[in-house]
Amino acid sequence: MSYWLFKSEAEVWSWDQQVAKGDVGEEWDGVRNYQARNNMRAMKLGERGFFYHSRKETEIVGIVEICAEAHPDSKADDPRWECVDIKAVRPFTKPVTLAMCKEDPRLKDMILVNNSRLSVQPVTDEEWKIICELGDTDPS
DNA sequence: GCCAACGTTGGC
DNA sequence: GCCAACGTTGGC
Repeated sequence: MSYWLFKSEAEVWSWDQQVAKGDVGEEWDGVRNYQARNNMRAMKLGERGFFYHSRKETEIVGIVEICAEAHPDSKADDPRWECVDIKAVRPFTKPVTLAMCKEDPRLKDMILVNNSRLSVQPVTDEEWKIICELGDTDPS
């Protein structure tokens, strides 16, 4: 069971839009970066991830679940780009901001803290627990 | 809005 | 295969 983190600009695709899709979920399309794609290829049905709003809010706002494993991105004209489908599970009781992650010494090795450019990234079990705790949110 | 960091492209 | 030029992301 691995954990993940998905970044999106709220202006482009927000948590509210994700929630509105319900259990059907939505393709996480538009990724044009090999590292991010490879991370999606490694995702298994039922695994969980954080939903992060980049650029403006810079905070983790919810938990999502993989509801379809990697398949070609329907919006890409090149078949090498793949994506998974995700659905909203629950919002964070309190959003966990990037600043909070940077302040916590236990999260100093998080990719979110160290590589601001990677839009789909793995999260360790430890980081998952710590962030859920910071956000006062059920980690299960 | 600026710019640093990073990724990709393409000439050689 | 190297690396300069360029484009994009995202924090600030």
